[in-house]
Amino acid sequence: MTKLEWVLIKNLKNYPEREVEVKGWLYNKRSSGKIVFMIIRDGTGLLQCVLMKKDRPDLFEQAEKINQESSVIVRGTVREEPRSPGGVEMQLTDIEIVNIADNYPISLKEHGVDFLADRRHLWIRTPKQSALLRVRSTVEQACRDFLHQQDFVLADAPIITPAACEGTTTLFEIDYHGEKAFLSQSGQLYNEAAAMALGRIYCFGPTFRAEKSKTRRHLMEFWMMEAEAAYFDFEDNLKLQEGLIYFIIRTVLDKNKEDLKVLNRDIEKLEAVSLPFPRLSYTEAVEVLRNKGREFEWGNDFGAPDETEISTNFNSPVFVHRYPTKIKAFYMKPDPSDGKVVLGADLLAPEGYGEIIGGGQRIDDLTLLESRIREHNLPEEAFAWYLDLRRYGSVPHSGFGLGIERTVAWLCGIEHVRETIPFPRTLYRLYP
RNA sequence: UCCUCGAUAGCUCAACGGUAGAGCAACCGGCUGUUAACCGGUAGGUUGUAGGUUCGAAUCCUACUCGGGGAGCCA
Repeated sequence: MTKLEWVLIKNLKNYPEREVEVKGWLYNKRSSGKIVFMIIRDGTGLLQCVLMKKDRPDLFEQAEKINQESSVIVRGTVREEPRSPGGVEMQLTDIEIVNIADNYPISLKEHGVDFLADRRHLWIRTPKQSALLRVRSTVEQACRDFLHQQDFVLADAPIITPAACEGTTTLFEIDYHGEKAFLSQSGQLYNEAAAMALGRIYCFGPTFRAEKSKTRRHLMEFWMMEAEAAYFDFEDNLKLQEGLIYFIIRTVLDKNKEDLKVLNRDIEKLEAVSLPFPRLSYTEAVEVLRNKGREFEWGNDFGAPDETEISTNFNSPVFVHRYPTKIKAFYMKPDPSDGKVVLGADLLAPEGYGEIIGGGQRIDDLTLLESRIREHNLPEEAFAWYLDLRRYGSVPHSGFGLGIERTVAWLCGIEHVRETIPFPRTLYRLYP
């Protein structure tokens, strides 16, 4: 017997009337005594296989034994079939059982989040979860492709850090051979050093926040793509950000059409996003809130409901820029035309998905940065190396951080960020 | 840390002070084009834990445990 070509399910439409091989797992089976339908998944899609008892009684008997999530290699002829989900169907000529599964815990019926979260290692096999993870993969790759096109260099930041970068948030503490250390909450300060070396750089990795946040927008461990560019001013920075987000959307629309369909995503909402993105100063955003009848004092930070209120006025993500100095990080550069605000901007996703980017221009003046570190009561020794960047050829520079999970949640139109990462770390849940 | 909701069969839920039940999954049987297939049958329970009220508690009360959603903080 000649060896058949191994074809991925997503490519089967290119093999009409050909006999090929598919390697995967049984997703579902329907049988009526004389005919059996086996739905096979291989990570790229679902394939319906059909077998008549009268054609191959031996194979039919074997098919009866195969249960949900058993691993199988199937061989047969591919043909177009409108009644089959996916449009193509395989007429079976051979079944090779790799492993018969034990009784599989996740049925095709509904389950609660608690049950599924405890079985995340199996939950990711379902069509919706697989679709989310494929979109995530596209988003991450699109980030890299876009930045490399713009001559950015990947410079990974450390995950173990000696001190709290920004001094504000709660960090996970670890024992570093007897010394106190922390899991990184941001690669930004290291990015600034790398940008002074390589010009335009980015890092891409996990970041950690130990705050007891328990909402659909928070994880204890999440992924950020943080870019930093020497000689980029505030305006250059915003242009880069909107270009990146737009590129990500177009790439996902191009590469993940089937996944977005599985996720039931309203694609028109994504297609409506256009350049340039709208911009609102913090002060204008406060006015928007007040005009909607909300009480809001200038100088306070926006809460999640405020962000939703602001972003629902637009089809595209919206930049909110020039926040009051005291509610932003110590390294933010003051606006030369208004000392009360800084050249920082957050990008708010539409449909209430909240902040997906935070960024801005950094302070490049040594004296000012020193006084800001003192004002924020930060340990000066820990920032000595950071101050060096202003001592040896300081230049204007800007950067930002993109939250991957929130971006994927928005693009896929799902409720909770925990489903956009293979193995989420949430408050009170460390397993699996 | 605070507010709020929840925990009953493997799963999703019902029973709301009076003998714990259904659908799905499992197991047995039937069915020639199924779409979370369908039809018949079998088996499956110390109602999260501890205490209290009551003739009687899954149901009412208290505490605890575990979890969901939200606030703050942030991406």
